[in-house]
Amino acid sequence: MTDDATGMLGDLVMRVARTQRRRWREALAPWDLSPHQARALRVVSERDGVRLSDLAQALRIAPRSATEVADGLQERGLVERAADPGDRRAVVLTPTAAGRRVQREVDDARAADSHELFARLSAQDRAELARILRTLTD
Amino acid sequence: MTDDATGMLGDLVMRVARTQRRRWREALAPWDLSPHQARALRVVSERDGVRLSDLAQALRIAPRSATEVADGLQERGLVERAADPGDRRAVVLTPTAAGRRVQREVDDARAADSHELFARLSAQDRAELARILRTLTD
DNA sequence: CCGATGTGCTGAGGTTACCTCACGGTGTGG
DNA sequence: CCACACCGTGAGGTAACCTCAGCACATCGG
Repeated sequence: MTDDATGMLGDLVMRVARTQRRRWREALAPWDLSPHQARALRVVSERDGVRLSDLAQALRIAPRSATEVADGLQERGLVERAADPGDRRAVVLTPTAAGRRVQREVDDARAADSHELFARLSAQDRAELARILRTLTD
Repeated sequence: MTDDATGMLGDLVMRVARTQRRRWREALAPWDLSPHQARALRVVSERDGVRLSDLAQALRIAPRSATEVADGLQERGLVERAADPGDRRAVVLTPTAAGRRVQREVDDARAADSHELFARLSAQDRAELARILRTLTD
């Protein structure tokens, strides 16, 4: 049937992903942010003002847990809570100046790290890899 | 510099990996095994008799945590603890008959799932993907 | 305008999966 | 034979999730 050893592919993908996660985590260490916190900071910076419930959805965690992620970022002075003027039940998170700066730095570090990881591939292989992976995630 | 959008590659890999992890978790649900437990069962079945410290190393967790993984598998009747005849400090884990059976079933389910995921790729693309990923994990 | 019902966030408290530390039983080199 | 290293595990801690209850606010039918 599968003399092409399809099963290996799953392992290979997971292995590369694990390597990347580890490197990413190391690159993230200087800022002492958990993966979720970094992702949340990214979302908050991108959309510039996010309701807590939307953050929960973006992070695929329960609303209650989004509160804790927000707590962490707020303690570090990276985001601010404010009442949504349109709905006073809601809380919107906005990045502080420090938050924006950190987000930019983390993004740069991540890009540099990713670049370094994939640098061992030829430009052609990178294009091939992107094409193939894209057909898996349509 | 990177007009090939190298940064996208990292995201794509993570996305495929996440899809796979989710599917895998779903496929694993009927047996109610955590990812670590499934991996541990695999290691124990493959090497047929593993010391707890070796299991910890294989799973990249602290020895104390390997004890807990082993507890879980033992409660489910999938592995047995026995004193290592060669070193009475050590405990070796061996799969029970049920453990072997479950391991085979899980492995089959995983293979089927992986096959299904990568079926949308041509045989040539699968080979290309494997080749490219391998150069990333030398 | 007002009550019934629904929604957004968070305090309280639980679970899970990891960790470190200390200890008793066991091997081992000088 | 003894100091020392090493194995697994009890005790206890932490981080990141969860559910449930409650308060503040919104919305909608009458």
